[in-house]
Amino acid sequence: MTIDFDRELNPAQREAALHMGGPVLVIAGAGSGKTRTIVYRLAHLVQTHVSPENILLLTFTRRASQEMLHRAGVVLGRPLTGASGGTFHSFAYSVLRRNAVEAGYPQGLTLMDRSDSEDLLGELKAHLDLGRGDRSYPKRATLADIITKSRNKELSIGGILDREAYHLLPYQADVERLAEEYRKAKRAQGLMDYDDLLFELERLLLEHPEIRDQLRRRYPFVMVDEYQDTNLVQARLVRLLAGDSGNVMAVGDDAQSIYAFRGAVVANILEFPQHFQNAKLIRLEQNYRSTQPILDLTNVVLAGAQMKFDKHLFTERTGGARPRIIQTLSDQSQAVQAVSIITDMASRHPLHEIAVLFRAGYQSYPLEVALTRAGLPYRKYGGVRFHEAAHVKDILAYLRLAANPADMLAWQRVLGFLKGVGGKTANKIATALLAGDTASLDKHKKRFPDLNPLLGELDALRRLNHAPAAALDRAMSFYAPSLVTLYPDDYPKRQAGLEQLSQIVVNYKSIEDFLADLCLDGTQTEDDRTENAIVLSTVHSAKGLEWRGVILIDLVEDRFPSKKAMQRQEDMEEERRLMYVACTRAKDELALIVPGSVFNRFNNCREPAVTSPFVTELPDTVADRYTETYTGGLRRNDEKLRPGIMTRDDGYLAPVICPEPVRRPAYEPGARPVSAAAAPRAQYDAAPPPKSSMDSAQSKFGLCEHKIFGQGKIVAEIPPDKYRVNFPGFGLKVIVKAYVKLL
DNA sequence: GGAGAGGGCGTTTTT
DNA sequence: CGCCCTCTCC
Repeated sequence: MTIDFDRELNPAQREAALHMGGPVLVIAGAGSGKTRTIVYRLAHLVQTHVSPENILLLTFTRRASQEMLHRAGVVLGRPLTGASGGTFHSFAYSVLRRNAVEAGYPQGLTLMDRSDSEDLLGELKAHLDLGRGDRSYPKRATLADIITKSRNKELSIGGILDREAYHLLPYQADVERLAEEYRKAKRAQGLMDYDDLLFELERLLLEHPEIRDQLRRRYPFVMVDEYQDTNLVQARLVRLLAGDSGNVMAVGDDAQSIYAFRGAVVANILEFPQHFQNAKLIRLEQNYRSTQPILDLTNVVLAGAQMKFDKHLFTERTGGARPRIIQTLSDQSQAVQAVSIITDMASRHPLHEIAVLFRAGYQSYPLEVALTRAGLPYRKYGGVRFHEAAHVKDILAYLRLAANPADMLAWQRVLGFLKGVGGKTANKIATALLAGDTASLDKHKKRFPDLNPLLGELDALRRLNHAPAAALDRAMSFYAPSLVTLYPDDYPKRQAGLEQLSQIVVNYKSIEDFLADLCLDGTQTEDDRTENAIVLSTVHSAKGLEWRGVILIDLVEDRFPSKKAMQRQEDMEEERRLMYVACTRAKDELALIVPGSVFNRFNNCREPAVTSPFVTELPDTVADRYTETYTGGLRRNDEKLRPGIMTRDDGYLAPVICPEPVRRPAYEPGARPVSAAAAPRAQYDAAPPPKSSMDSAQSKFGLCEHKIFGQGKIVAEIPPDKYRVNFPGFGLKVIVKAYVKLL
């Protein structure tokens, strides 16, 4: 089958797709046919007699690479088999496993997911007797966070604490110690976390040039998607793999970099030309996804960024409605309004072409209730992962012990099912077992009659190492009684979930690979029944996807942008790019919902919410604004009457400190986004100056009164003109001094 | 050292 | 509210 590249691709896409050798960087704006370009390049390579075996396609999710390889097969008219595709992590795993001896893991290796890391750190913390009696001691999740950040950003623990958690600086020595113990424990137990995969692969390639060269010969064609989200070690891996020929195609969009928290450095994409000499640069700038009104809005979002994005996206889809901004009374009514917007959109698009996006997983809960009530099917991406559910981890612990007897985390879990056995005893039993201390093991067996049968069962599982389906089946039967005892409320549902596992396992030849894939494949198991369903997704999980109708919810301060990001300028920048990614997912329709109040679990009450700066700054020229009425309807805001979507008359300010408050000039639709220097960012906290002067010394730590929040206690002064005040029922607020009366 | 009861406290994002 | 940590009693 001949492929008509001239017809199928525009000139820039074609240049990328037909590129044969040498380094090339493809800057692909949102919706510019990036996937299509990669797909056609794959097809072109194979058509010009490059063996699929010689192609390595590294992507951000496994789903993305599968889809690209599949589509390339469709273009070619025959399946493209033999090409290697996957994430950096899954590629690293397969290389390390193939070279386990050289990598220093002759006994094999077990992958840890995030909760395993936290469990291990919790263990170590308890074992080292750290943090007892100290309520503010960093929790295991925090410890895991700091350690993985330190590795991904390749900064010291102190550096991370200094930058993003200075309140934990007193614990620096402890965290360093825990990080070291964590490293040793993993090593001793044949465990690897996500970060280890990348660093161990790098080490392997550096220490064994023959393996590196073998990989280079195997993969003369390397392609890396989402290059803006690679971190330092990933970029070094690309260089190690590319070798002197530097035959790499990197594809990405600096404006869509949203993984800095995971160590992604935009510098990788910006410095690609320095790392690979004579790199060709190709820009894809025509947007094929969105209508012009949607692009107008996304261009405003991007124009507000401090960093200069030299982009000029254009589209030929000139028609279409302007995006809507809808102010609802609360997050509860937001869910109801979202459902009615969905119902309306559903008259124009199939359900699976409609998505609701949000900043964090929990934000969809009220909507999920509303959708269920309305009888609308939905599918959620980016929530609790299938393999992290407790019952799944339970059953997998048996299999982990079949593959790796040194895995103490698995021992803890499995032995913990025995009545009267907790963490300490589990440790003792496992240690005795591994040390071959039959005497003390016999004592344990006497004390816990269920121990011996359990060990017998585990032995049986070990013999099934290369029959994972049979092993899983056995483990399930053995575990079934515990399932009922452990989860009396919902064990039938969990049992059904476990059934899905047995459908997955049939694709594997060894327990080890089965376990690794569950860890590496973030996707939940597919639920076929809800194929035509509305998609609910975090913005991060929505990366690379598109829908005809997109609804963004919870566009208020502390939610989107997230509370944690509002302290620092560069985090706010990433939130902005996230907002950009979210809005650019929409093809035909975009609705932004701003709840006027949100439920605060902490106080168990609803509190007023401030509209997200990303919405406040949008001029009326790019969106139509609506307000929810008390009777539940929507009223189009009249230009003259519109008081601004959320007035700041109460003086309530978000804790954002803007270095140089400058007003941005009015935006003209269609204008080319300009650099930050020319267009200063919108001022978030544009409040009138204090109207009266007050003696701050006297007011410190006293009581004050605010006309909305009532009486509160001043806990800090924020120079030059604000207080941090704790209002009962509302929590901590930053308030301009002029708006509170001292008591 | 385990099991169960009571209290503080805080929600990003993912391989 | 729910998780996690601590305390108490066995």
